[in-house]
Amino acid sequence: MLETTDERAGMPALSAAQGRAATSGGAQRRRAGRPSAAVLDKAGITSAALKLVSRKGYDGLTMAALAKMLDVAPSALYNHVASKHDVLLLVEDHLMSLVDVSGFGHGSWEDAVRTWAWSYRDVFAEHTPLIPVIAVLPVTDAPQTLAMYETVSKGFSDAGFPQDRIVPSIVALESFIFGSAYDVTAPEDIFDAGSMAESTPYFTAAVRHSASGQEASAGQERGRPADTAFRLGLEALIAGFGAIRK
Amino acid sequence: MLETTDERAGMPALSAAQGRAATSGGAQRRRAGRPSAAVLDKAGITSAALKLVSRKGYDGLTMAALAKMLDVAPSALYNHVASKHDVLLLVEDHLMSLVDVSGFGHGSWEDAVRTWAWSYRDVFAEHTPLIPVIAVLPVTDAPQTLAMYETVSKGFSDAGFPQDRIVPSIVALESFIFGSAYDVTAPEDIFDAGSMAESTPYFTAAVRHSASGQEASAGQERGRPADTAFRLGLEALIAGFGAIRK
DNA sequence: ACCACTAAATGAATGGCATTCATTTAGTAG
DNA sequence: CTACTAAATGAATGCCATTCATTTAGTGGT
Repeated sequence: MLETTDERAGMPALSAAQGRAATSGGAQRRRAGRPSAAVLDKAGITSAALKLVSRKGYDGLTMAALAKMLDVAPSALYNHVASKHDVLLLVEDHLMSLVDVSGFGHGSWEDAVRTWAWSYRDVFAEHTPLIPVIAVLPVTDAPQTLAMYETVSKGFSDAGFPQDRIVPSIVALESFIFGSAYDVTAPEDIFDAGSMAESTPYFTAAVRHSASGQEASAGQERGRPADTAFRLGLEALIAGFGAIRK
Repeated sequence: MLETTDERAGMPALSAAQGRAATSGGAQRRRAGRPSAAVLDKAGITSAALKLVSRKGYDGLTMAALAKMLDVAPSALYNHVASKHDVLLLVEDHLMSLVDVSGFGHGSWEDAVRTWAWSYRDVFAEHTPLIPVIAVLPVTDAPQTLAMYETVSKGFSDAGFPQDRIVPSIVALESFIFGSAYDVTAPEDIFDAGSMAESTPYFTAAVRHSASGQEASAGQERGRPADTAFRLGLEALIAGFGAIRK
């Protein structure tokens, strides 16, 4: 996933051997003014942000921390992105390229949707803080995202979907996927009613039975409660939408 | 929805006539030390937060702004809530009481789910910043939320759902609802591919056709694109889950 | 009636955050 | 050679949640 082991997180190859910086871990203090070779670019910022997130989570993704990882002053970042939101967009678009759309074109529409939806959910379950960003993101600014939509749209079209149902169907699936990504991160005991359990008998019983329903799949591949709910909803959507095709 | 017109946002009735504060809009500076009658309580904080959000949005919901609206110092809030996150939980639980579960108990399960799901989505479409909070919230701390789950669980149980399918079905529906709530807030032109349109022919065509599909419902009640996608997904889930019942 | 304790307010920090701006230096187009 | 622009530094700025010492008021026990 991340290929570089360079401390400075995947930058243009040149800068490592530069006059000052990074002679041996020590960050020799670059003097002010434009450096001979550019230190930053969007790709480098993106990969540093990704590395930072995987190490420290989204709370750790601050402009200051990002700058430190790239060995620049925080203000230098603003020569390449307009805001922190911009950084999140870069990360988001990169993640979209990790979503598996390979099923479209081989095999059935149903299987292609399954592959796509599960991988989409899995990717963003690790990046839930991006969901509010994506869900409202104009695709114009996000080439990878656009590429994904193109592949999926073609898949739906080839499967015989009426043209005017393609976008609403994809949107509905995506909505379900985003919501389900959150669900993956929920604590195990999220449905523990605690002291109120006696006043909620139906709910408490349902929670208890869902736990026993889970036991069958203990230690299985997609066996967590969040997986069970996702599978259930996804199959219902696939069945429902499949019926739309002519 | 909000009943009070008092500037100080729905507090215990007493304090308005108190010695110092609020003689005429002017906030006379309360002196330090514990006041004779308590100024703050959770209900008051909740309703002030709600009012603030409806006036200024979630960006405007800061501890300082909340304190100002309640005419106290920011630090006073921490005698009643442990953190800002706590305030969000108070708001969230209040909103849950606005979700319409009245359909469960009268009429068909399908109609009850429709009423519930649409109102649930509508409520949180206005409060999307709470979604990351809710989705991961242990129900223990949220009595209204728990009450909603109890009613819905009973509805599913009475409709003949197998006990071990109730929770996963509700979770799947909720996931779809949360994702769809974001969708409501998306900009109209979210799918405008802009300059890349030529390289994404299938997607561009699908977007164009979905727009014409919309024209039929122009000016209708639930006629926005987000409504179309929501209806499509919801009906698929209802149909799929309905088949589970014995 | 007194005393210790707790509850609830103020007001003054604290530290972290994104962002801006003046300044410096280095390439680049005419 | 000379503007101009690009890309870095470093020093603010202002906002934010949160903490802490302090003050005052009620409360339960003797």
